[in-house]
Amino acid sequence: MSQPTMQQVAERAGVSLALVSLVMRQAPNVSDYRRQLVLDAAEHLGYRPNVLARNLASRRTNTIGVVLNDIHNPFFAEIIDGIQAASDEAGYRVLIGNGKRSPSGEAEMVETFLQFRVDGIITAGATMPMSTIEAASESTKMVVVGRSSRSQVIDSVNTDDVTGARLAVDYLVELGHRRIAHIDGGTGAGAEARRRGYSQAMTDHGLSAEIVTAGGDFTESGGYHAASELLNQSSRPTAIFAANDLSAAGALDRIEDAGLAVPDDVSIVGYDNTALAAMQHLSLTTVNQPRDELGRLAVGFILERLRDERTDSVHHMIAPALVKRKTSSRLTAGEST
Amino acid sequence: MSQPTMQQVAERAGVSLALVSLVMRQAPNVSDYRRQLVLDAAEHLGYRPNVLARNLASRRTNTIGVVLNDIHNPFFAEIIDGIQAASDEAGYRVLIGNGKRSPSGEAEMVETFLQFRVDGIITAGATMPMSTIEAASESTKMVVVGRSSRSQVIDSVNTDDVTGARLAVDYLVELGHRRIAHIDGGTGAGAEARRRGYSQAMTDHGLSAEIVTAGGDFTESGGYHAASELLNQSSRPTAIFAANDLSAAGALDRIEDAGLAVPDDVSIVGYDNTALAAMQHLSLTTVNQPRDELGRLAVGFILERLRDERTDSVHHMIAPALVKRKTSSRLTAGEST
DNA sequence: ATCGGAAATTAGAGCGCTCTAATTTTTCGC
DNA sequence: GCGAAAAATTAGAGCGCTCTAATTTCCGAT
Repeated sequence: MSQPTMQQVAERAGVSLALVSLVMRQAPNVSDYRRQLVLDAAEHLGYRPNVLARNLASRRTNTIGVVLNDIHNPFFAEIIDGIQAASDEAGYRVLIGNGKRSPSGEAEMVETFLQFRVDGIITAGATMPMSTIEAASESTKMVVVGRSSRSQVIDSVNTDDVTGARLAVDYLVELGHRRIAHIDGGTGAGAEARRRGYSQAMTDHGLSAEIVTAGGDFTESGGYHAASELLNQSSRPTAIFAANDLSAAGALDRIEDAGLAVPDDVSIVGYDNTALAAMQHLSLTTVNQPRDELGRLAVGFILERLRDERTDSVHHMIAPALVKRKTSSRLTAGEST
Repeated sequence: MSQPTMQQVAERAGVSLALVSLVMRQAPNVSDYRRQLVLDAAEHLGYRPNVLARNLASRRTNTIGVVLNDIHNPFFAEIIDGIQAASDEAGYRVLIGNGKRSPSGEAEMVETFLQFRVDGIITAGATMPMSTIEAASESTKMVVVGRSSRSQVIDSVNTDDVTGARLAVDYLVELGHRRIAHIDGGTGAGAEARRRGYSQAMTDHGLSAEIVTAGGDFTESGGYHAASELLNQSSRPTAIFAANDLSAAGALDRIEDAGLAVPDDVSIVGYDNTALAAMQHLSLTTVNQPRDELGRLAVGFILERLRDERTDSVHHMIAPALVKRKTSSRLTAGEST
């Protein structure tokens, strides 16, 4: 298992160690003749640079770590695409860590990446304390995606969740609904803002008496149980706004289990517009978050900092948009009973 | 951004560099007194071990890299859970790389992990050439998950896809279907075996004349288009066996778009039993692959090799099982027209 | 030929840690 | 209280690479 080293390549090529290093780093000012000599020797020996040594010596890793709150949530997984595309262009490699939906799991991944001395870390949907993230920013460039932040030191990219939630409620009200319940995301990223947007919009429409929130956790089963709770109430809601697509899907399951129809008996609106929501079979009305853009922007912020182009923090907020599909419909007379 | 080093911790604690190293490695034979001195100094300085330096010096990384063919495919993402659980127990950290559904994307991630000198690499659903994997095994421990292999050097863990496909076909035949089409997984991992199982089972049931395969690629849109193809045939199938859940979901969408009902007009069976299939709204009949076990076994094989407990390759095959849900039903008279 | 500056190459000192061997301190039986 | 063995600590040589500074080679101009 022992690997050839630069030293061996140098000997075989009959040049100095330093020259091999220059060739490997694609440095200019190396004659074509020797460059070829080195490349041939490397090829012959099956030489592969040791990034541990390289990074140690150069104090750069050319790597961006991404900590996903939950690898099973398509929303987070889809952010990866934008991150990867932007990183590829900039010549950075991407390593992914799974936070297993727990603050400690996320913090452990951050710690792992810090120990690896990655050049930057993007956290997607982080639930760990902001203080953990700020502490990490002493050692590397941190960007928070999908969670609002007004930190003085950390950059963030996210959609305006308060507005997003309002869009959902406004639309349901427009369809005639009044008993609109919310399945929230508990302590999940963005959950607080969406809860707030829901309440504000309800209040603005004079429906503050109808505000009902059931506790979810951004998972399908969480949505299922929250829906149970809502259905057991004396006056069940005619519409449910769920804090994300996964819990909306769970709620949908529960409602169908109860023998009710969606959207005829209950309308459902989700959040994120993941591939799941777009599946025609589900066809979930939802609030779009431009995931690709979120990912790209996050990488951009890290690159800016790495190039010392900026030192003060930036908080980029993208406007969300409602995507109307088939789980929502106009309230009919029969429903209000 | 410069970080404290062991040297600084040693100075502050008034001990040698070597002693700090011993403490950080939780070595025995360090007095409680000095251990505490070191820990206090480290804490005070905010010291964090540099794994690059550590790994370089120790020639071990305590890290397992996982290359996923596609991070968006829930099947692969779900394998991560088992991998992570087993790795945690063994004290290994897990880093994830996304192959972006392309052989070259996968190969790049393998290369990245090799450059990081990870102790082992698990590839899930790999589509890159076996030769690439075998080449990598010269440098680290490789395990292939979800793809059959009879390599003399690489360990593999997967379910018996031929049998799995037969289960699906047998069941559909049992329900009275004869025109059973297959949406395959193209060049995807396991696709070939499932295609073969399908053909064999059809032939065994005397239905070789009914064999129809539409080209898919393990994605939802692939399934959608393949279903289009099948529906346009003169005699459309009464049942479709898709090579994975994602393409089954796509096929379902297409069938419903065509105004047909599932399972009344067309039965559908998927493969993998991902969380997607389990969603009650979809409730897809499918073939279960025990993902958690696949992941755990893969880690176990790497550990065995790392401990030099075994040198010859092992190919572990798990029996799949049919999970009956709501997308499949008995053929009714009307359907065969 | 000869010289100067640009281009190409190399020497050598780290990067922050591990690990073996050597050294120092502690412990304990008598 | 002494000596030997055990326990604790340390010195120092790498791990495989980068990077600055120094050296050597190359070339065209004179």
